[in-house]
Amino acid sequence: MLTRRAKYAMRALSHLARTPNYGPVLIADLATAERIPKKFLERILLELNRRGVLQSRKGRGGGYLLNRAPDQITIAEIVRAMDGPLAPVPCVSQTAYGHCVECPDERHCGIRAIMQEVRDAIAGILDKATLADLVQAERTGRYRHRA
Amino acid sequence: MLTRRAKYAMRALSHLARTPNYGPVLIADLATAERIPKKFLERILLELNRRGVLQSRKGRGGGYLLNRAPDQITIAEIVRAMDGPLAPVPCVSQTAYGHCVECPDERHCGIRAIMQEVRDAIAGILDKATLADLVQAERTGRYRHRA
DNA sequence: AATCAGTCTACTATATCGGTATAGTAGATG
DNA sequence: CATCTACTATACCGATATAGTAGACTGATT
Repeated sequence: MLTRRAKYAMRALSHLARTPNYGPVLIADLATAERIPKKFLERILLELNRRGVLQSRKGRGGGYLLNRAPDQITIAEIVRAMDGPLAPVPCVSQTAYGHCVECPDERHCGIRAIMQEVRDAIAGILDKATLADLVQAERTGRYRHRA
Repeated sequence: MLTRRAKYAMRALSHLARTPNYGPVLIADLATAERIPKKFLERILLELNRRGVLQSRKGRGGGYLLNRAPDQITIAEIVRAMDGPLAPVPCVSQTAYGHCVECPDERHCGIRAIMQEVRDAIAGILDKATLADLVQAERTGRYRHRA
């Protein structure tokens, strides 16, 4: 399940993508417009800044703005930044590989074999879907993944 | 991410699937063989029993056994029983539909539109993969999903 | 310097996860 | 029918994650 963090992040980024010049927009304005607790949103934006998704400007006339065009920001990147790896088990994660403590032999693990397919399916969709697609989907209510 | 509960459940069920007549096997023996804490495993098996995946026999010579053939038990069913719905957001779940509290309008939610694709992809794989496939994958180290 | 606006640290409440303890109930067998 | 055996049920516990709050600090304008 996606956390609220990830959903808030997507809504805030979508807001910026719909803003002229992609910002800058004040944290407070973003929080009000998207109904996100301000201090919570602060932390979310800070992390997206660190990851190079956003940039910030301090002082009067400042705020947050997109650091890249919406079609250059993937949904996968946002979800990974907020909720961690997409993979259902660490041993099939591309971005955060790790062993399962309880696994006696990774090469003969049926769970791993099946979950590898699941990871590939999820990543296949979310690495292709961009912030631009998200904004488009908000308008149409639809999104169709193309292999 | 899958919880340990779900992985333990799959290992225990796989063990039963590999046992003559699919059981009965004592909780204690399952726990030892699959290196699962016994009391924790009890709770897992109890839930699988309630869901009709397993049946139990009390008294001497009793234990747990599969209630259906391994190819009639899907991985999706196991994961849902242990970790809840497969969908990344409740508003696209088939088995546990619910609104997102923060969502102002479900019909124009881009997150929902994209996550619908993700849910379908996950369910597409895990509703087709069975306990029999899991056992097979343990032997070969491979599993290939067929659309 | 005053002010504005993002940054950082610390703290809280609640829930979930992984696991344990204790008590109880149902069935098989001598 | 007593009594094992073995599953069932409830309550509890510590660690971690989630969601959110408070306040001080740093940097940029004007």
